[in-house]
Amino acid sequence: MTDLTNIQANISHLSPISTEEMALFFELGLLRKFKKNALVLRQGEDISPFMFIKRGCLMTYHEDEAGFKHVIQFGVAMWWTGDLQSMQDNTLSYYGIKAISPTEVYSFDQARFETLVSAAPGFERYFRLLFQKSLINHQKRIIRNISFSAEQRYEAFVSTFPKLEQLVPQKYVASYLGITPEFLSKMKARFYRQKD
Amino acid sequence: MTDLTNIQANISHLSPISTEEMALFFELGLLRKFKKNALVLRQGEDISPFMFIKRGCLMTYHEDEAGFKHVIQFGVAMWWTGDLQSMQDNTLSYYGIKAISPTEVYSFDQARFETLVSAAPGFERYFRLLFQKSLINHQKRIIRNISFSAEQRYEAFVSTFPKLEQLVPQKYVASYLGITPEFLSKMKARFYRQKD
DNA sequence: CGAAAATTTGACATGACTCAACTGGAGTGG
DNA sequence: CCACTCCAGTTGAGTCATGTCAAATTTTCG
Repeated sequence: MTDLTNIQANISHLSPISTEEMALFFELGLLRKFKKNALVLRQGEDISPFMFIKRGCLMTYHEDEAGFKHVIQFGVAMWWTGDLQSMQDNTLSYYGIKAISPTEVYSFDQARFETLVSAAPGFERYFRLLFQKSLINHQKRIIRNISFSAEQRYEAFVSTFPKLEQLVPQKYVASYLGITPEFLSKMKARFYRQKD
Repeated sequence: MTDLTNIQANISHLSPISTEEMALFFELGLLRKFKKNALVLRQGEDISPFMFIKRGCLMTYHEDEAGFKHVIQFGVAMWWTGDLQSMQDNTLSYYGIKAISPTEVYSFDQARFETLVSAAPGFERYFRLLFQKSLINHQKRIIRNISFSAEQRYEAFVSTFPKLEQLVPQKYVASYLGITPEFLSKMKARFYRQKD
């Protein structure tokens, strides 16, 4: 039970959510569980949910024609992930999503998401504010990408998500930062050598 | 008058807006005009509006400690610009905004924006969808930043915003792409040399 | 334990940056 | 209408950050 009240508290932090609205959330959200390394969503799939992470860690990536995977997001507990575009328009998913650790999510497909926001004004406002906040973070990330060196980006990443550093394989961190795994490895070696 | 119905049509494209809601928009939105090269918002200012561009072109940038300006967005007619974070929390603006050409905007400070979204559910939904769409575009831009070469990013920019190429000084385009003006100049020279 | 994947390390290649010199318009004042 | 300045843009030489490829090592996991 504390899990659920945690979630309500977390969501209400952005926009007050009534008990009825919260009940609707749990009624519409499909609870799904994934093992470590499970594929949550295959890129190119025709149905693409938007998911609230109850527990665990998910990674969202896009695989280009050359077969390279580019990580665009790590999602942890109390965050949302999914392919928004595909969820909204029912187009084939542009991203793939993979479980980095054992994960549970509440999953909303387009119809259920639409029901949630139209039946519960608190959620409509919540998502407006959530996307607004997320947009701000994306803008900051773009600024880091265009103005920081790889080393500065790495430091920013570590200080923003200290725990992910342990959890996530380095090659995905490298991809998230926009550098090669080899270069990340060299950077870290240099970094720790300096500390002695 | 056609101007106004144009705006209503454009906004209603995302979320149906009633005539009363639209009237509220024009009542709350302060019409402001800027000359070419005018400073619309000074970075560090304590009041930071969110603006709907009626006509013209604005550029949003962040200036770092070393004095370098990093362009994060060009805004054209029917788009929104502003420092969302600063508008929402009333913190000092992180961005500066400058008019690239003569521009008119409808400007909403935090109180007026809040009034608009709480009094007009159509606008609450509109902004949820607007931010959702914008988020999608920002994610795509991040992918381009981490996976494309400078040349590929330039090509993507030109094909996405063909008109801006003419309008905006090159050095700002370079900053938007995350490269130096010199390098952009060399890239273009190479590009056009190949075409002959 | 053994195979496959992730990480590290090294030699070399290159895309993009720096700095400085040069060119060419766009304004401005005489 | 010219002369002057002042940016924006161009070009070139040299440098540095980061990438590529391949081999060695470590970790993961069946």
